[in-house]
Amino acid sequence: MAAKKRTERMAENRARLIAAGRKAFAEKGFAAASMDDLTAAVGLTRGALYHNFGDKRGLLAAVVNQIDGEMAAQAQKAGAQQTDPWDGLLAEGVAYIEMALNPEVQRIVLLDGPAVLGDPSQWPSQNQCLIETRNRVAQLIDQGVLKPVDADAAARLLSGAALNAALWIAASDTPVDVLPKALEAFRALASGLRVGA
Amino acid sequence: MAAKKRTERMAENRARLIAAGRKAFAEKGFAAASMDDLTAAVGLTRGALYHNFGDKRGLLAAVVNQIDGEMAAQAQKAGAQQTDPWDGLLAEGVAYIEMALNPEVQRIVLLDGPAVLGDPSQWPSQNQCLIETRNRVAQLIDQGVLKPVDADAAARLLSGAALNAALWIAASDTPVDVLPKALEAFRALASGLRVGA
DNA sequence: TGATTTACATACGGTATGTATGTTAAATAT
DNA sequence: ATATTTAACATACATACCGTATGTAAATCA
Repeated sequence: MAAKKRTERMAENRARLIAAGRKAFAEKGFAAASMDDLTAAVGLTRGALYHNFGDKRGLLAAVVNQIDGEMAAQAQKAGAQQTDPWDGLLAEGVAYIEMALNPEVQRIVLLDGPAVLGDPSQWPSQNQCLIETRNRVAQLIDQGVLKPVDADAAARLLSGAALNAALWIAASDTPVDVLPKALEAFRALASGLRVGA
Repeated sequence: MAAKKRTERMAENRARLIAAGRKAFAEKGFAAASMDDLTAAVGLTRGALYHNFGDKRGLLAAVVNQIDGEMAAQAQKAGAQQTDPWDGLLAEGVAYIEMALNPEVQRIVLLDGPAVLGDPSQWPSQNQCLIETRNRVAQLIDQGVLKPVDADAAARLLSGAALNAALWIAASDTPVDVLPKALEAFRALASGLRVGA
């Protein structure tokens, strides 16, 4: 299996760089993160980075993609635990809010991500969180639970509200205090999508 | 009136720098905007800039503050044109969405602003748009039009949804096409805040 | 085993920010 | 009115970082 040695090492280095990027971007922010420091931290140089990711933005895209995938999986899991489809959608939204309280998610995915990579809906790795909620919304519309609004629009507004709520909570002086308020407001807002509202 | 000459000139230069910053940040983005070019464009040097604003972020804060004020005024105007208070809130939200379609607003206030200055709720110039909607929401709650949710939370979620909708619209291939869909979804969402929903 | 690819390191150029120092015009005091 | 001081702004400098161009050694292939 000597054929694997080369690609294996490369995959390992890629993973290490992404992990290092994740840490550096989270701690210092994209702009202040030094690629020299970042690569040296895992025993490499910028040469490896530019070979693997093209440029600094390329590394951020890879990092964002990884976190985004984890978030989508977590949200799906939260939604799937509910038997009622409507509760599933709510659970997903709440899950997003809670995940977005993580400083790593905030800094990388919510703040630097959009600023550097542009709107999430056109990220190289089509934003998985948005796709996830969009599908769930579409399903609920088909089932007649939600008003027949545009699924993309509804998903975008829902996740926008959820993620902004998280930013607000995290910036607050007393996060524990405002979280329930945000959740209450989120549930109220979301209920506006239901039929007969 | 000689007493005014000094401060007058300074105020003029400040205004010119803010205008230049507004243009440069909108066209190139915060990171790519060169302070040398920016100041030279109005016949000054970086010396003037660092004296007036401290650093690059300081200039961005001033620019954001200016645009934010204009947006809040515009939103208030839109809301005041409605006689029904509920319609006023909706009109404000719609106004935000439409204003956020402006590339200058998008790049500076929605993308670079949060990434560089942090969450809007703690900007040096307390985000005037948020204050505006918060007050209107509180008023509607007092009048019994809205459910008694936390006014700050509701305002934050509403504006978050609106601004995200705008980002989504602008990134779309056919903005004219998706704008009505976004507005419809926004109205549906917002209706979730009304009593008896 | 020799040739070639390639993953990564090294070296370099260009540019930007922030600071420290200088300068000049206005404001104040005598 | 003149001298003195203040401060707004310019100039000069030090530092740091990104991206590229080139080099190298190890792994693959013939």
